[in-house]
This record gives sequence, C-alpha cells and structure tokens, in this order.
Amino acid sequence: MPKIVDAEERRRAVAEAVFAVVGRRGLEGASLRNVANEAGLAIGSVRHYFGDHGELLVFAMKELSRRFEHRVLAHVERLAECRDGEERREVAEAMLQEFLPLDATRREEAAVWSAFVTAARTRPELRPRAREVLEGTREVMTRVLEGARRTGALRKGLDVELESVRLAALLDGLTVQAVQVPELLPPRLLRTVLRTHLDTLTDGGW
Amino acid sequence: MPKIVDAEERRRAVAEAVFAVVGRRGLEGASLRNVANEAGLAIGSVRHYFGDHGELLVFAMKELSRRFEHRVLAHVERLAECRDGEERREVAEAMLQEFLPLDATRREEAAVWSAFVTAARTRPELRPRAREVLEGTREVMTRVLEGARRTGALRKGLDVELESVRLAALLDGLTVQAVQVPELLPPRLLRTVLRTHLDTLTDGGW
DNA sequence: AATTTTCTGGCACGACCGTGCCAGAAAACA
DNA sequence: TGTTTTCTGGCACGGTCGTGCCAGAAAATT
Repeated sequence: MPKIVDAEERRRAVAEAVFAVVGRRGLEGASLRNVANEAGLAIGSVRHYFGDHGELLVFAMKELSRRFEHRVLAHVERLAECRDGEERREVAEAMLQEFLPLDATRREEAAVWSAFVTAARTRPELRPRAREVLEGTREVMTRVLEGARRTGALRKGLDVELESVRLAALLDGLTVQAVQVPELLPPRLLRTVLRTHLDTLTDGGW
Repeated sequence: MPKIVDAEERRRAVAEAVFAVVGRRGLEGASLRNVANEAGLAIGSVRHYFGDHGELLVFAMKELSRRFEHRVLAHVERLAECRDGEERREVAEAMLQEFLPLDATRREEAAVWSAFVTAARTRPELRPRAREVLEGTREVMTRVLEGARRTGALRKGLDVELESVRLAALLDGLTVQAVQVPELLPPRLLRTVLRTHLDTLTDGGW
C-alpha cells in the first residue's frame, strides 16, 4: 500500500474544514469544493475519503457530537468521584455550563451544531444523530438530578423526569438564542440564568 | 392600469408558497422556481412582485413573524381586560402556549421559523427580523411577569428581567426540541413543562 | 525492478440556481 | 379605438453544485 496516511485522521481534518466553512457560510456553503479548498486539498482527495457529499456531512455531524459528548462525560466522571456536597454542586454546574456557548469557540460550535440540527429535519441521514444527542442530553440531566436527589440536595416533591426535560430545554433555548443574538445573551447572563434555575431546584443548599 | 390584482395579497400568497416549500424541503429548497411552482405561478410572475430572491425571503420571514405577533398580541389584549386573578392566570398561560408547537400547524410554523432564524446567522438581510422577534418575545415575557408581580401573584424576591430571559429561553428550547424530535416532546409534555415552570414562579396561587 | 494498491488532481457532464432581458397578453385610460 | 401600463411567461447566460470517470504520482509488496 502507498502513501502513509491515516485515513481516520484525514477524515477528521476534513471535518474540521467543514466546521470552519459552516461557521462562516452556513451549511449550504459546505460544498465539496469549498470544504476541499478550506482543507487545502483537491476535491478529488476529499472524495477519496467520503463516498458522497451526504456521507461527509454525516461524518462531520457525528464528529462534532462526539467531541461534545467527550467533554461532557469527562465532567460526569468527575462528578461521580465527588464526596463533598459543595464540590458536587460546583462540578455539576460546570458540567451544565458545558452546554452553553460561553466563549467564541463554543459559540461557533453551537452555531454549527444548530445548522446541522436544523438541516436534520429535512435530511433523513442527519436525523438519527440529532435524536441521539437530544436523548443523551436528557439522560445526562436525569443522571445529575437523580444524583442530587440521592444526596438530599434536590427539593422534595420534584419530578426528576420532568425537571430533566425542563433543564434540557432551558439549556437548549439559551444556546439557540445566544447563537442567534449574542448581544442579548452575554456569557455572564447565561451563567446567571443557569445558576438561578439550579437554585430553584435545590432550595438553597445542595 | 391593467389586471385587477392586489399586489400585497399576491405577495402574501407567494409567501404562503414559501412556507410550504420550506416546511417540506428546508430553506435551501425555496428557490424561485420551486416557490413559483408551489404557488401555481410562472417564475416571471413571482419576480414581478419581488426584486430579487433575498427580498422574497425577507418578506416571507416578516410575514411569518407578523402573523405570530398578531396572535400573541390578541392574547395580551385579553390579558389587559382581565380583572379576576384566576382568569388572568389562564389567559397568561394560553398566551404563553402560543409560543409552543402544540399542533401540526404550529409545528410547521415553528420549523419554518427555525429555518429562517438559523439562516439569519449567515444572511445579513434576515438578521434584523430575528433580533426583533427575540426582543419582542422577551418584552412580552417581562410584561406578563410584571403584571403578575403587580397583582401579587408572583413569588417575592424574583428578578423580573432575569425571569423573563429564563422563561423566553425555556419556551424557545421546548420549541426547538419539539421541532427536532416531536416524539420526545409531545404536546402534553410541552404543556406540563410550561405549567410546572409557571407554578415555580407563583408559588401556588396566582 | 516489477507490480499492485492507495492516493491525488482534474476534466466533463447534467442539473439547478438567480437573474437580465424581452415579447406578448390584458386591462385601464385617452 | 388607440395608447399606456401592469402583468405574465419564458428564453438564455454564467455560475455552482454533486458526481462519474480517468490518468498519473507515490509507496508498499513481490
């Protein structure tokens, strides 16, 4: 075999180019030509690693969600190691902040993800991953709230399932709006809203 | 002058075709040809009423938000006429439900709006309207919460501005997720989450 | 050194796009 | 009736798209 080249790494590099193009020009700008150009490759090379255009988009979407999940799960693991109550609250809050576009990098990621998810409604290939991520998000919410309930931090009488849906929706709403009109949802406000919400779930202590 | 034809009405009819096409094929499917075909017109006719393609999209987006605002403001007026506390709560909740995709029609509307808003990030012509609607939404939230505060229904110690942001984000998040994966957010659940949230704002009574 | 396989780069085709342009139909006005 | 203006329908252009196809470069294998 020729040309020592790690195929998977190359695919990831191309995905990176997809993110850049989508961030700048939207998903409809992510043509093979534009992506290849962004990646500094010839269009033929890109096509060697991806069967067709749809496959490229699916891979990029999966890659984006994979990275995101990786970051979140790191927090979840740290959460499992916590014994101290105060520390639990801080780690949980840090984990939930991971869902918010608090800096330019994350805002771009969120914008790109938003583009994929919107497109997923009309493009069947993209739908499964959109659904998986939403389900995963809800599950993470359930896990953290259930954990809080076990340690007695959660207010009595709360429906954990319902609160998971509410929390997931709140985070998604904040993200979508912050991507749309960042001026109206600066990082500070995003953090405050999240903290306020968590306070209502834990009536004071944690 | 020739051809008795109400230009504005024709423009609205074309906008209707835009909604149908975007609902079915996404915004990138809303080409002049597809829209004209959907409206039963020749492409030349559509172009007579809209300077260019961008103008068509801007008009359609404005028309969609205009209709939505009209519906919401009707509720707001009814809210102003309310004297009874119980009635106020019901009308307010009905108004807030207007933001949720509770039936197929509204789900389609929300999906189309979502497509426009996502595109607005990369298309400058669409940005102003996206921002206006978000600001308007937040203002409506502030108005209804401020009203509740005046009548003593709101829990003490709540920051109305902050709660407006939180409520608006929650509604947006529920909507976006319901458009993405309707199975995970059936109308019943949407209503329950909203009601639960309002309960936490009014500690019991209203 | 010869062969095989992976990889790169690019040409060409058909499809769709927005738009400039124009000819003719249709109705109001002279 | 003739003129004018609005409206309709369509042709043709340049551009971008995904994709089929292929030739040659490059490296591992024989």
